[in-house]
Amino acid sequence: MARHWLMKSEPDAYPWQQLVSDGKTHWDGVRNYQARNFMRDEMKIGDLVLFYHSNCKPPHVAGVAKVVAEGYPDFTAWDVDSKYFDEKSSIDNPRWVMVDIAPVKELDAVSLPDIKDNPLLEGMPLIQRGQRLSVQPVDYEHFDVICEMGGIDASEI
DNA sequence: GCCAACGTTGGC
DNA sequence: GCCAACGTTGGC
Repeated sequence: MARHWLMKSEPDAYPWQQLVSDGKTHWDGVRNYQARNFMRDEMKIGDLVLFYHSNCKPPHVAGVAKVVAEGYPDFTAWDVDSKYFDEKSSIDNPRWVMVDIAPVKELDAVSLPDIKDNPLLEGMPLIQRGQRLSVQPVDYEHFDVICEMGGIDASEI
């Protein structure tokens, strides 16, 4: 069985509905090594992803997506006009990585307070103090619980 | 807007 | 290799 993940996006930057209308997107702009390593080394085609909206009220999981292309160089790092430009990343030696994801199923918003209140989700990295990783693994059990809270049965995905 | 937590940078 | 300064994340 594939691994499961959670990826954060600010609704102002790239909301779930944008992913739905785009059909798929490249997950650019990750500039954290730990998050990059997950994308580069561990995310596989077909892995399911909880699409999380951060920096909004309330923060929430908005839907389930899946990986449709495995790690490849984040070309925005080479674009001097991009806010993600990084002069230390070269075409010969790319520093940053992205994956492509596509929407699978929308959820009824599962809010951060509800996630924190659910004892079944105890220990989830998302709710650990100081957790800031924008790409993080999710246990199967936690994934299933989030789906159920969002009104869908994970086994039907 | 505040600020705690964390990551990165760069001088030494 | 240490650590102070600084920048970013992201909940509140």
